[in-house]
Amino acid sequence: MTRGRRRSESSRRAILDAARVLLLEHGYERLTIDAIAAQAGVGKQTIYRWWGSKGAVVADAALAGGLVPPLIPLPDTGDIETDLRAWLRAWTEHLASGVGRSLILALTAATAEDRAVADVLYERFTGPHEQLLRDRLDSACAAGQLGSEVPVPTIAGVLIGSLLYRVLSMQAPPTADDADMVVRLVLAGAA
Amino acid sequence: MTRGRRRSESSRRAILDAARVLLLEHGYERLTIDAIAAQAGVGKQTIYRWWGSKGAVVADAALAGGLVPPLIPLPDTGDIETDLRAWLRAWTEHLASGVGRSLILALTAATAEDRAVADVLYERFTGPHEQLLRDRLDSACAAGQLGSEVPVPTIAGVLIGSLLYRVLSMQAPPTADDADMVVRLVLAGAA
Amino acid sequence: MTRGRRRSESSRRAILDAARVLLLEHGYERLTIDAIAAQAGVGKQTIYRWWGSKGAVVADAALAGGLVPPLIPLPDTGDIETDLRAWLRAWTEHLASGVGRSLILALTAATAEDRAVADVLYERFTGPHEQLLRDRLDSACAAGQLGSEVPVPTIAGVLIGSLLYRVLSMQAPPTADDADMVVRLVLAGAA
Amino acid sequence: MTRGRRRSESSRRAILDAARVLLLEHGYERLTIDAIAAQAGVGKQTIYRWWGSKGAVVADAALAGGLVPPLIPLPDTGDIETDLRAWLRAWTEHLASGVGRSLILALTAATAEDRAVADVLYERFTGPHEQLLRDRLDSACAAGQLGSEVPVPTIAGVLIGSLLYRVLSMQAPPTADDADMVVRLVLAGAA
DNA sequence: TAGTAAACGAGACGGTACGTCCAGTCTTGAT
DNA sequence: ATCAAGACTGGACGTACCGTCTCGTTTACTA
Repeated sequence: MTRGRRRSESSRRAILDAARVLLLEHGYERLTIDAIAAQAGVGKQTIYRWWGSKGAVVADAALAGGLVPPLIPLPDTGDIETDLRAWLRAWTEHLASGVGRSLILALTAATAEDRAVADVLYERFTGPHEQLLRDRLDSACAAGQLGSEVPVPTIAGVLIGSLLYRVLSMQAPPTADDADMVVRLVLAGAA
Repeated sequence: MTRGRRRSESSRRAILDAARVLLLEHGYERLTIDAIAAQAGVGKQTIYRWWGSKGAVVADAALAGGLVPPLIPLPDTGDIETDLRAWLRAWTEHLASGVGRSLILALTAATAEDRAVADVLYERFTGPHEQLLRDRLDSACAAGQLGSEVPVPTIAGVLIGSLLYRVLSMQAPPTADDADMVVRLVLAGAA
Repeated sequence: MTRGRRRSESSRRAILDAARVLLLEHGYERLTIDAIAAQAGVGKQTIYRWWGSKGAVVADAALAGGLVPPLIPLPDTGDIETDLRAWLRAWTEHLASGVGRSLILALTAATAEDRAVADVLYERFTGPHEQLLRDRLDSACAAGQLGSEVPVPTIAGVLIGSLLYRVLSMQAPPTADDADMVVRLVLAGAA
Repeated sequence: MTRGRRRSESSRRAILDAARVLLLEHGYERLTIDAIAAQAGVGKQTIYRWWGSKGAVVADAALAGGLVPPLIPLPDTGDIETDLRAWLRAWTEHLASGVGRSLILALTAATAEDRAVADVLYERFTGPHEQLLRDRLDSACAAGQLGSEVPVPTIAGVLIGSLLYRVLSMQAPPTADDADMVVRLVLAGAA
């Protein structure tokens, strides 16, 4: 028996859409709640009622607002090296685009600034990707493609970390060759 | 033949010290120029005269203000695995402390928010650490400990990236065991 | 032949009571519809359905909500001076209390800010008091206690105005002596 | 030895001018600090730095901003009735204009809402006018035109109060005839 | 040993965005 | 049809900082 008006789904969408557009247009640090509210045609209070901070809105825009691509798939062809290579190459491609880069920079800024946001993002964004990797690596172990004592979490962390570092160091976006080399390096000793 | 009063060294120190203290206390996003000036007992104009932006002050405070530890040394005992392990363990220890973690989070936020700061920090902070790794890896190649076609830049990036990801994912600070496993993984196929 | 639910008398009373309590507690400018609704245990819409503005609620609370004391009686002993003195003294007593003062200040603020409220309040609050005075003065004329050409409306206005000025000037609440002096002054030349 | 930039006289004038213009244009309750700041081309903080409330700005605009006419003079022709009549007529004329009415309503609202503002206004606006009256009445006593035991403060209060009541009751602005009648009434018994 | 020019502390300035409060409206399920 | 509940848009609030701009003071080189 819930009384009173229900949360407006259209406002929710408008806010997340506005956050997405403005984030890609101006970057995280120049994103303001005022601008999101204006762009979305919404009262500021409606934003604060449901999110409470800029980082939280951005995190939700990334997760539910269509900003993050659907989980980049990690195929299971039976050959772990091929599959990881495909996954990592897809990521490098995404990060080479302005959109992908802006997104990761924004999420990183939000993570580094706000512990609560960091937790949400790990739970719903980074974590699932990491889990995807781990699952595929586990299945490769089970299939005998990797030694059974291979440190699966470490491998997953290393693969993600190398991507992250390339984006944050800002020198040059990672390339397909980089991706291949990382995969080869990581799998070389894990046979 | 400079006329007029010289730049005050004591003000410069006071500003960098204040920035360091406030950065570790409150984090990058809550750091303000007003607070730095007040804490340093300095006029705001003196900050803007020499630095021009919050990010620039933070970068300088990190680099020249005693915030960043002296380059963590990478010994050359002749055994590359031992040396990398020592280096990575020293880093994990530093990151396990509140100060080290806060520092990396602050610098990461600054990097993700401001391209100019990112460049300064890469050039004078991240870059030198990366170079240190590359040099040691090169010497290991020359000494025949690693294959001559080993992708040195990739290895360096992977080592740093794995540290970064552990800090940013916020799940748990990296441990000595993690460090050892990363080193073993990365060197396993590079013999 | 009214269809549907009837207006709730208990809500009406609760709203007027809440307005009265909050008005005296915090003054007119800090009175909010939200607070009235909460205090009355009533939806805001119920207030807007029947009153339409804050001023209207206040006016009604003053008039029908038990905020304004029942018309201070103006006796007719046959001696106009005695009667006016009694009336004016009763008013000064009322205004010397915190409640009376707060009330007049609140109604004055409402009057000065909102023309519509001013009209309602004059018609149903100030006006009747003024009329009471005029009627008594007229009867005194008829009884030969005052000259027949005495400016009755002016006398009434002067009596009320002197009270009002004392309250608004905020220097000190009017006293019984003041009241007596005003009456003597006003009647002195009206014999 | 005052250090730092001095208060900007031009901003002060601009704020008071803006307050005056907007007050007369829209009335007290619709006057906003935001609008004053925008109209004056000034930061809001500059207003809050020096005034702290809407009422205080309005009070100052009235007193120092050219809103209130210079003290309406009370001549001393030797005939107290003539002089009071002139003074009161000048006031009724001023109050019959939209500007005068708006002003008094605004100052009354400010007085009724904020005790601190009320005190400032009494001290610097109402008080001086009252004092003017008292001084003239005292000199009339000294000259033998009024009885020596005449209640001067009461007369002054009654004169001002009658004006105030006419404005606030909002029925009709006071006329010259009203003014004459009040003077005659008040002086009738004070010979 | 003046004179002068730059840097200094202080702090007010025009602005932008903040996060909160309230007005007045709209929507919901219950009475 | 009205009610209590409560989310909605809109707009002003008063605060915090931004980066700039005076001030009068201090410092150190130059004439």
